[in-house]
Amino acid sequence: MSVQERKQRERAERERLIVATARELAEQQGWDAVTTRRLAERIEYSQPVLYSHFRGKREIIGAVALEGATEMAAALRAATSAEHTPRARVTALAHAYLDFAERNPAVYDALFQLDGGLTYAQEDTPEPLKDAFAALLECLTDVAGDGIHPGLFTEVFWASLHGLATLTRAGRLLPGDAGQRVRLLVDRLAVA
Amino acid sequence: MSVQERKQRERAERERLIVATARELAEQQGWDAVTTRRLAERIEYSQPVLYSHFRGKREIIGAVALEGATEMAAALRAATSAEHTPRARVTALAHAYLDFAERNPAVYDALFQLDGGLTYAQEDTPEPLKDAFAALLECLTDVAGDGIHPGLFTEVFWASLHGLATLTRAGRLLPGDAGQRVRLLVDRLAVA
DNA sequence: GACCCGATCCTAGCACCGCTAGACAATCGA
DNA sequence: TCGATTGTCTAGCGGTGCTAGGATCGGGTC
Repeated sequence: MSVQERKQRERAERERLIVATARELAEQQGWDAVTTRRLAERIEYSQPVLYSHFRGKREIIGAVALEGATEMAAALRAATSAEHTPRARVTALAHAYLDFAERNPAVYDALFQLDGGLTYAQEDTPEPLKDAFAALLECLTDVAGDGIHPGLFTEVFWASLHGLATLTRAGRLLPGDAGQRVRLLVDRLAVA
Repeated sequence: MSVQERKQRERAERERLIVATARELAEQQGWDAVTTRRLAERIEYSQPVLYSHFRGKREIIGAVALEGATEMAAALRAATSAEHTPRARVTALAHAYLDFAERNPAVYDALFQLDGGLTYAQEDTPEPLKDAFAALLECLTDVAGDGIHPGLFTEVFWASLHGLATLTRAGRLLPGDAGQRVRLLVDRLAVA
């Protein structure tokens, strides 16, 4: 059975290579540049090999999104754990979120802008996505305020961050005042 | 000169037809379905005719966006003008904004998600875009709060609405609690 | 060691995309 | 009436995501 195991291992390794390469290419040149031909060339296999791992380009985007969700959750938790007051934690969370979006635009797009074939806010939502939302929830529950459902508050806060992230990156908002916008948002939304 | 005038008129008319058809097709079947071939077929001209009006598909998207911006500004002003307190105006504004996004998803995408080749937040930003932002600003200035720049406040409020609109439509938020989310947002962000 | 057979991979091609060159027809001014 | 200009179309380029079908390789069996 050792041969089969080796093959399985190699196959899994190649799958990771595909996802990593797609992500790298997307970060370098944008998702438009991630074509099945280019991707196949970079991993040094022919196009159809991609389709033996994923149903199509959409699923590859989805795989990058899941990888990104795990990283984002970790980044958010790391940023908030260093702070000692609820208010400071929320500020750190907001900055960490926007930083992640700015530093990993392609991953952020895969998560929240593109169609990766993933389901959100459902029971069958993949675990990494649920966990990323949980990372937000953990921090934001403390400042939701009395009588406000933490989930609802988290959704609103998250939507605001998402709006800032996407509008800034799309050139709809000038990046200069980002700090002021975060401060205003946290000041108003978070209950002390 | 009458002949030339007639031709100019017909040409302008055809341009309107292109934009209207693109918009209609996008609303019916999504922007992916708006291909130059299909668009040409619908207006009953050949493909190259499109390129005598617009540089390319991107400019067509931009034209739809500008048309949409004008409509959105009008819709926001209409909604807010019926209310008599600042707080009620802001609530009406938020609902009108999200309604517009929900009822005209393709136009909303052209405005804020897709690349229509337009510049935002600059001096050479097209007038309709500036005016749409102005419509938000007019209403939100009253609730920005002391010492807060109305423009900054408007950006943050707008980003929050944009986040809610896009995440909801992309399936990232369930549409059920939309009303509660708006109330929470207005309650916290708007200073009475 | 030779053979079979299944898994694996690639070549070639499909229909479609945005966009454009060049041929052709219609129309205008002289 | 004729030449020039304008307008439109046909045909085609290089690209896209995706797939059918043949070649090749390697493990398991005799």
